[in-house]
Amino acid sequence: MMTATTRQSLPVASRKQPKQARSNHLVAAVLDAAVQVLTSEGAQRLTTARVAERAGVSVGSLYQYFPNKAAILFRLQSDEWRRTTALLCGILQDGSVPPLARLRALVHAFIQSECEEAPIRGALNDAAPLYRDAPEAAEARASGRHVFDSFLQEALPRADMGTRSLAADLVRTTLSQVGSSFSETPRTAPEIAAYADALADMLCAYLQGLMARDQAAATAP
Amino acid sequence: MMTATTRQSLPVASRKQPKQARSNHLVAAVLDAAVQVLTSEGAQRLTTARVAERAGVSVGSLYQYFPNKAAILFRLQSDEWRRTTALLCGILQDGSVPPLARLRALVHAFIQSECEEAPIRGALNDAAPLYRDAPEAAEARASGRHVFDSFLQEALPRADMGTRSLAADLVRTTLSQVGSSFSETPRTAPEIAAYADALADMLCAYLQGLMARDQAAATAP
Amino acid sequence: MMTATTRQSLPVASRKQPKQARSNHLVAAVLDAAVQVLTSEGAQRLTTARVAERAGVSVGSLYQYFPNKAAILFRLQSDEWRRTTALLCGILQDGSVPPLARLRALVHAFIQSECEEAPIRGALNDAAPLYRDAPEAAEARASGRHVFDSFLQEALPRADMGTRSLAADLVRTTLSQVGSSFSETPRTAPEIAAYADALADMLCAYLQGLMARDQAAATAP
Amino acid sequence: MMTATTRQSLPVASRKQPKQARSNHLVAAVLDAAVQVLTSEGAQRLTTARVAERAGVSVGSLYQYFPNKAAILFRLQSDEWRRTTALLCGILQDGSVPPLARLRALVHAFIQSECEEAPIRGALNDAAPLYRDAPEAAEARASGRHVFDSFLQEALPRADMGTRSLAADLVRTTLSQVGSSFSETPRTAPEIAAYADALADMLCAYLQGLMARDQAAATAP
DNA sequence: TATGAATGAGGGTTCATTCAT
DNA sequence: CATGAATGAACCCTCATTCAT
Repeated sequence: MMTATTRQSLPVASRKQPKQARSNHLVAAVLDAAVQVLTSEGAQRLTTARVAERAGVSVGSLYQYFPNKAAILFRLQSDEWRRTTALLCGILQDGSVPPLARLRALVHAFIQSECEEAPIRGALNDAAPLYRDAPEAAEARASGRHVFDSFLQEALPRADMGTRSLAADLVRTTLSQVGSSFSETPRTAPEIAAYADALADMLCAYLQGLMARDQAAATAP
Repeated sequence: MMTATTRQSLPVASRKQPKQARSNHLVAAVLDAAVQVLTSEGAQRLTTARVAERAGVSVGSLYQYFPNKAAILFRLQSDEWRRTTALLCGILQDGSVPPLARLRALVHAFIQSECEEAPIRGALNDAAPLYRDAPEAAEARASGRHVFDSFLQEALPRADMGTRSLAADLVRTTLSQVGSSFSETPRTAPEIAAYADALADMLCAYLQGLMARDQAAATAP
Repeated sequence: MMTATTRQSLPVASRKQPKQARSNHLVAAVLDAAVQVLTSEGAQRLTTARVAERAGVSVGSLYQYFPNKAAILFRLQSDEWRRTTALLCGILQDGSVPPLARLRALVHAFIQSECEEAPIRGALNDAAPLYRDAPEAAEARASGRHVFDSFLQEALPRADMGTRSLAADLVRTTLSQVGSSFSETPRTAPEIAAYADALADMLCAYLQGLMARDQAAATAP
Repeated sequence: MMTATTRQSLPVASRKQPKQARSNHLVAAVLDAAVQVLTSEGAQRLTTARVAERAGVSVGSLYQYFPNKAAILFRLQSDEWRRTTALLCGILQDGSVPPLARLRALVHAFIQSECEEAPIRGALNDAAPLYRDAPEAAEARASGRHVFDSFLQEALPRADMGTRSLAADLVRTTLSQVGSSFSETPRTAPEIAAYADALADMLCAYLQGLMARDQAAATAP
């Protein structure tokens, strides 16, 4: 989002490559502490001091591995994105399953995963303004897009690029946004299953329509 | 969202009913100024001092009609919700148009309206943590839900309440979240039309499926 | 001085026009406190918190009248410059006294004044890197230059501009730098008188030489 | 300068005599790095970490040869003083040249040298508060004074010590301060020559006057 | 009722120095 | 000896809110 005119994007890259076990441990402790603070106190109360304290580390040490507060949050979000992308790839690229079945499976897995990580995701969302405009964020988002593009290329082999990428965008956005919104409220397992089914119904109905048209385009001259 | 355990919900109700013309004008000026600050400087830089200054009003006066900063933002969001609800009602309750056509029209109108108000919506979203947990917010959301429930009651007269309200929730959430996400990037008119069409395709395909099943339930004993 | 490449010049202008007695008093209290901190603790230990405390004022109040720490220091230096310029004008522009006598009188008055204000001037000097590059500082320095230019224009009416402005620069720089350096050590009245006399001897000897040549240029064709 | 009452003078002496080639190299590398940081980033951004990194050395090693940051700066200044003293001696003690000519030559050489080293001198000046009050600094300054005293003893053989040392002080201070001030701005070669000439004119005119009086004192009973 | 000066806790970040490895 | 991770006090500055006028 780029609503405001003056949005400075902070450098968010790691300050140093943690080579040693000690360093890795510290980074992990900080990230873990950040998650704890985020979930227990909310994004507004996430301060570097609080994170450092919770991590049992001095502020100075924190700043040796993260150039600023945004970097911590970005790293959290980044890891999240990595996990999600792995999920997408694992399911969407499985050629042994028909496309619609893959999509349905993905919806279930995704919604499930969203609900599991709901607390941290919600808090991270609240903190989004702090890391959103970091240049690294764009790359991460692009990779998610790519997986969907490939999937739709397979499902709609004859569609032109515009149609296909719009569909990819819509499916991806819907899954991600609706999943995120749904997981904001605590849910029981049956609720999750029912909602995922409904969402899958919707996405599949849409995709089915597109595939039918794709087929028609093939047989018609 | 209710992720954090210690989230004090601020009292967000107006401090007094502005009965006099002067007061109304002051409230309007403050809200207008808040929108300006939000769009021009972003949520992070929205301070009561800045809003008061832009409104040509003293901080003290501001605090006479808004108990705290969150109240200003909540009021903004509230107005936004009111406008959206009006849009929903106007389109969804028009009995002279078939349900699917109504839904398609709504999607177009909604996406259009989201894009028009994108800057302020984005900034308001960033500020959501500040007002989200106010008790009044729940009511506002409920009324939006009601409109969709009624609409689906009409489209799926025979469905049981669980199915229907799940569908209502999904359609409403999808429309709102996807629309919001889409409008985060500046869009041209053709882009908007194309995206709205695709989204409408998706929602209609879903609803059509449900309606078909509803019909089937009717004819089958 | 512009040795370093990355020197950001801070905005140093007053945050608001102090219209009321209260405000003026606060500004004065802050400036006074700054002088106290500067002389008693040195430039390194001048912090906004310390100044505010010494002024019996909250940090917030301090920042209502000074945009940043540099502004306080700049204001102090500015006032100093104003006083010095007044001294220069008062003596150098007195047409009823011969130029050389004026110069000698100025040297005495200036050295005297430097020694009186030695502690604060020294500390301000240490803090110079903080305010030096403010745009307003250049103007202040220019006005001092102007007074000397005028004086030398009167003393050397026939000299070309290059010669004259070089001489003006040299006399001004010498007076200012040597005076400043001399006052860094505590001095007794006789020491001051003797040193001022010597410095006046030097400047007058130089100026006399230039005037003699100026005269010669007049009589020779 | 001794303005502030509570100025703790840091111990600035080298922590150990670097006897080995390795140590000497390390010290040199640190000093060189300090100069680089000073000129490229300014006194404010000179940190031990930055210096160590630029020197390709660990902070720990740095602290093995310099007891604190001030010591590095002091050493830099010390070397500077040593170079200047050598310059002074080389020119001022050359008995084969008449005093006034020596003085004029010195002025040119000094101003030239100041301008060449302007960046580092400026930055060192900014950092002066950090090392100025070190006890060793006084000694260094004393030696500079001595050279001028000797020179004036030769030029004014009959003057009493008070007069002579005052004159020595004035000439030395003027040269040093005016040179330093002049070099703060980047200068072209002709500018340097012209300014040095003018300054030499001034100092020579002064000295000439004193010498004349010295002569008169000799012939008069 | 309106004002806006005053408050001060709290936030992000830096850096000289130490010390376990 | 060398390393560089760790420390934490200190710094500058912001801002929601109050209250005397």
